[in-house]
Amino acid sequence: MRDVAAAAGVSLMTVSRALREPERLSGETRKAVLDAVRRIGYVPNRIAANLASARSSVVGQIVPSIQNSLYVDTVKGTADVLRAAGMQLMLADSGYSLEEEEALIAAFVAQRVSGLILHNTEHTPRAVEMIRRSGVPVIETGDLARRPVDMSISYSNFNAARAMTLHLAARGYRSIGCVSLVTRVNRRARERQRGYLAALRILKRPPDPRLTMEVGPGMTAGARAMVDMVSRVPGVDAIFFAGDVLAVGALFEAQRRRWAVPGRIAIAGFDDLEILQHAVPRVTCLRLPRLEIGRRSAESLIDRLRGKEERIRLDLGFEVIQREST
Amino acid sequence: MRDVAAAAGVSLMTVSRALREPERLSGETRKAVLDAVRRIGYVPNRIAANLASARSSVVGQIVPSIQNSLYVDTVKGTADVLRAAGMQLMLADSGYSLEEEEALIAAFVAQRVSGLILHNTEHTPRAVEMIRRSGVPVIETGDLARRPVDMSISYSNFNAARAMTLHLAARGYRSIGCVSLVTRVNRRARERQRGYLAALRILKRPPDPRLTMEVGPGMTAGARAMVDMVSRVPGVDAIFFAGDVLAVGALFEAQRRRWAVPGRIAIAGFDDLEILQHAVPRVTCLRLPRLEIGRRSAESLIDRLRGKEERIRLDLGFEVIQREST
DNA sequence: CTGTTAGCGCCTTCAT
DNA sequence: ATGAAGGCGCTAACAG
Repeated sequence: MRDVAAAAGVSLMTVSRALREPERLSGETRKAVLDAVRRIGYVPNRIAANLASARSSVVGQIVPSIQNSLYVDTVKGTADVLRAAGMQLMLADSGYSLEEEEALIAAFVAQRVSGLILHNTEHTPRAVEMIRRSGVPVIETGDLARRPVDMSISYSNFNAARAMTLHLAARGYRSIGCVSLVTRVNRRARERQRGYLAALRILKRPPDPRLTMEVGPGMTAGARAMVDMVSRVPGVDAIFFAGDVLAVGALFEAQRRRWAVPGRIAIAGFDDLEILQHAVPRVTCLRLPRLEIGRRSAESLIDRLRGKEERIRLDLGFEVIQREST
Repeated sequence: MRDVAAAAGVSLMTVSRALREPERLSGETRKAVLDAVRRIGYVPNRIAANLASARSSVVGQIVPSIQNSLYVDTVKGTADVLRAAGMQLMLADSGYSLEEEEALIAAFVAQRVSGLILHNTEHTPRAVEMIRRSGVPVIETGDLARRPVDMSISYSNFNAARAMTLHLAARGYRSIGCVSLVTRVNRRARERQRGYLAALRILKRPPDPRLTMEVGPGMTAGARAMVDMVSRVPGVDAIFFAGDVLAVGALFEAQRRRWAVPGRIAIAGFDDLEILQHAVPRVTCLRLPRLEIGRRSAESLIDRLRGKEERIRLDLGFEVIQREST
């Protein structure tokens, strides 16, 4: 920057202003400075800018898994909004571990990110403590947190699962199973299972433990869960796969075994993955506002940075998409 | 940090050392400082550290699309390695635009990232100029660049496409089509198409323009391409979908139309997406070392930061996976 | 093993 | 509308 100032024959301050608030300078000075910038190929040092101004243009986002296409949509939403605002995204995945999440939060706070977007709604006490102390605004996106650390922008996993179960019942299915991810370590899975059970209560159907399964992630797990459940409860006529790509795995397995879907067994999924609307048959599922969650999260953080004090708790809802598989 | 120093009764430097090179301090001092750190809940300011040391612990990565599951694997690889090294990842997508990529490179350079990982192997002249001037190490990962800006870690799109085409020919297919993404703006697509055509030359088969298609991304595009090609060239017996999820879309369309795969038409894909090995039939494709590319890229950057001068150009190869669809 | 001195590159504040 | 001084929080380089 010194070189630019020298080349343009002005002070450092003028260069700084030409870059940040060009309208405050006279036309000539501005032009002279910006020309010099271009000529020299000067790239400002944001690190120094951040240090001096005690602000940063970086937002940190932590998702459970970078590879999972579900989270990617939310990341895309935040990335788009941040880029438009000239800000950067720092991304990391916690591998579904709270301890890992804590370490990442520490790293992000050390980097002085100006905001955090966390998919998880559970955190270690130390993580919460760090967030509190640092004062960075935080948005939790994975579930509509009952009592968020700071802000929450999401949909309700509980409501969504309940709605899908009721939808299946309304279409005439008598014995509906639910396959979710392991609920012990995953609150979202837990909420979905609770939603399913809540629907059964509304329907006055007694829950059957053989119809409530928990499995690991992946297509193979979904396939196996379906086969297991059908063999143990031959009367089951619909299965709600409440997570991941379980429904896809189950559908392929059904094709392989030539089980008619939905004739022999109906299949419903959770997220509206692209495959689900192209598969044969097209798969009924929930549509969740993942991209929008990302966008709104970034926007809310930016609002906060600009001084808005509002602490948002936003339910962006969901939609049941009825297709051929149920 | 001042508070910590005061609380522990030592100088700032000692606190700094206790955090960065604890082994150089005496046991008691170290303990006293670290206790104070914990008690106060001190989180070091990396921004200041970076400014002072003229180093940063952040690597920037730019992919064409965050949502595309292909790129995500590479991102995952870098994220894992960086995290293990206590570094952070800044991620952005260029939306397949060179201008956007240039803007992002400028932003990353301004953030003083200590390394860049670019998927693209084409860049605007100004982008290249900026990289050169800033001196940040760069790795290009999308294709084995003939003359990389700095380093290149990838596989050869040309070789991979040629190998698959030859593989199909070896399995007895007489009339092999190739569907790729639009080659004009996408060098990787171009290289794949060139590979396909090179294979035809080796096979001494004259290229048929009706068998070389270019389409947009997405399953629908793949489905439509297959139908088009088959209707225009009824004799086509195999189609190589050289990109994106085109093969998946085509497979579903074949199921829908009850075209036997591979009986009526054989289908081969490019990347080994999880779906391809679960679909019915399982789909022949190429396996590319995407995760490994990400890992090695991060590792090479870290090596460079530690003073290694070597400029790597690494071909991580590929594999043809023969399955039921061909 | 620990402390002192200087400065990283920019922004804030105040002056002109 | 522009400039000068001071400092953001930390670390490099040296000294003790």
